[in-house]
Amino acid sequence: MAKAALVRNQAEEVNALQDTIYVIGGKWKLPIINSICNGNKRFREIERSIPGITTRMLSRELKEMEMNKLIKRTVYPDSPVLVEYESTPYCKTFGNIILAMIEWGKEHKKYIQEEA
Amino acid sequence: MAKAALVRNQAEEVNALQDTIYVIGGKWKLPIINSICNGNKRFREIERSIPGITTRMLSRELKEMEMNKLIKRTVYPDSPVLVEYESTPYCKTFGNIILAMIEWGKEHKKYIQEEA
DNA sequence: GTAATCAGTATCACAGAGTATACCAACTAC
DNA sequence: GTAGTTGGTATACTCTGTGATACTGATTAC
Repeated sequence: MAKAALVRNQAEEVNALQDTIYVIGGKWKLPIINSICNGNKRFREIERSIPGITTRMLSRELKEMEMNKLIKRTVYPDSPVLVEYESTPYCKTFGNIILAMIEWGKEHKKYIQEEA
Repeated sequence: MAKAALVRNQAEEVNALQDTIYVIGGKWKLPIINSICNGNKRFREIERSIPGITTRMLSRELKEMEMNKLIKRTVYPDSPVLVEYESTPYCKTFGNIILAMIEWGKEHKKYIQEEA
């Protein structure tokens, strides 16, 4: 009985974990979300805020994330066209994950430096 | 001044985030860590607990994670050889990330179901 | 007139992540 | 004797995520 419940929860949790990995997997989605949530709105601004990303990857990921309703893209067709990206409320639900990962990365760096 | 501090923190955080993604990136590492932390010790046991994984991927990831001191592999050379995997304390530092991701996955499922 | 910025797109190319399938030797259970 | 388990390895293949480079047309700045 207790065992059955345990097994069942495990299966449910693996699935939830795999779903999450599916949605935010890859090298760039979380850094992009983080950047936009930090207030970066313009394409080049976001690009500059993420070390190593190329315009191509940023463009592709933004498109995909817009389709998945994670971000909103607004075009202001004034004389020089202006484009702005914003995070949606849904996007902000990744906050805890991102915070946990930033925390881990900082601790990891300390750990590595202590070892060396 | 305030702006400089803000920018600097942002850069530091992106780096931490990217470091973390580098370490636990890919489709399988977190599910494997989660499985072992949940008490699964034997190869086939871990394999069965993760939907979709192949023996090859599990074997490769376990080897890599053993090299990175994330897990410990112990062989008991009794009549049928017995192998056990354990998580190291270092491995357990991913706990918060995994929990946050499981949480997100569950909420996401609700969200999807409500929409449909 | 030259350079730079903006928001991207177009092509090409590659490594390696991931899949599929079969196989091994030793052992247990029926 | 046959099927199943255990802990993997071998081989072959796909595919896509990612990178590198170049380019666009409009605008602004020197």
